[in-house]
Amino acid sequence: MPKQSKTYIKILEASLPLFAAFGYKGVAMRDIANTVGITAAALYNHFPNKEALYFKALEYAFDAQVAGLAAMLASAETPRQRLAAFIEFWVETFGSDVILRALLQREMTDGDETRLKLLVRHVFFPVYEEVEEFIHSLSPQHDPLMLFISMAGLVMYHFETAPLRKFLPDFKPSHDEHATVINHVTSLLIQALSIP
Amino acid sequence: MPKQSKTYIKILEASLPLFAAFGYKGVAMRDIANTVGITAAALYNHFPNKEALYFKALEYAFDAQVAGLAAMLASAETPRQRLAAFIEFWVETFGSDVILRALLQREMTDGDETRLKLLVRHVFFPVYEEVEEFIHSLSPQHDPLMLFISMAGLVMYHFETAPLRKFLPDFKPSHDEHATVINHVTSLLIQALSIP
DNA sequence: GTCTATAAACCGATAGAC
DNA sequence: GTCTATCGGTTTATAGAC
Repeated sequence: MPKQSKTYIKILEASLPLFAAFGYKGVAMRDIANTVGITAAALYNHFPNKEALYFKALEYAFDAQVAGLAAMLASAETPRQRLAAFIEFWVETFGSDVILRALLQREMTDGDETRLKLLVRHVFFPVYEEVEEFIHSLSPQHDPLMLFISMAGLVMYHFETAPLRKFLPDFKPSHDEHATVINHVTSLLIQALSIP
Repeated sequence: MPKQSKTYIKILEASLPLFAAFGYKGVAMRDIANTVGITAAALYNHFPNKEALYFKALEYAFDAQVAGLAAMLASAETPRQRLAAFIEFWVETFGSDVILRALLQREMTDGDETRLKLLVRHVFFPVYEEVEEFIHSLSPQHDPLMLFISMAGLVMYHFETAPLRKFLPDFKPSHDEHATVINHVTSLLIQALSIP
């Protein structure tokens, strides 16, 4: 059971779109094997069982997904620019990667403790750590964690409701564009937090 | 295949907590049957197959869940009171019913067109219809649908992140209380929309 | 309407040859 | 490290007696 062979990575990368689209129980080991181009039995030379494969795939997907944030925040000078940079980062990161977003959503509804901790360690904590000080500085009167969740939800819910929004009145195709979300959320927060 | 017998309803009500907790593929017909107190074969006298059972269960769960909103909005006099009433309704409706919330979340990640339309028809559209005018009146400069999604996400993400929030710094148990969410979100929106 | 029995398909995982 | 073959278990769904 090697840890970093070529096929090992190929298996992870092949399984991620499947798990994102159909969920853990919705994907058979045969499906992953077929996508890679091997048989299901061969998978067990790389992973002891399905659950371990899934966990390693999640780890692989969530890893180093937050790399750009620190630089983006550092290059911003005013509080308003830092806020805009943060929102833009959040929208671009999760808006452009449907697989990452689907996995995130599935894990959040599933509620497995071990995998939730993975989610926190790889996604939420690194981001929160980066913006905590900044959040507190621009709005000391708000609870920092609650404000962080509010900012995240403000962005994420536009993506989560994207598949059903088109059935609602007043829908416009521009609602799906990143720039629209960024502008809407940023202007809302600038007002809400009275940022000069 | 009768449509409204006693056991028909019992089956729906027994299946909902299971589907909410384990998802469609995570629940076997045997599981539902055992909870009701019959055998799996007997289920097929009430539903043609598993998928139909699931759809009828969803319909049953989402039905008439929005009844109280109109009255709450009508009893509020000032815009600020109406906003508070709306947020309170949203928090109480989805905060007190874990099953409804889980089903909603699962359907939003799953993305099946037919069931998404059910979600819109039973939940999002009735609520949006009720608040659309009110939203537009208190903030004409914002896109009404985007603002609606923002308000919904502002509330819902506090629930969606509840299972993982406790692993983040600055967490306090009070973050899980309805009153905390209501106050936080309402005050944020009052500022954001410059409501007198 | 519910039961027992069972069909038919699918699933995760293993054994053993190469 | 991958293959073929297969085991044991579970699943949806049906047939037929009561």
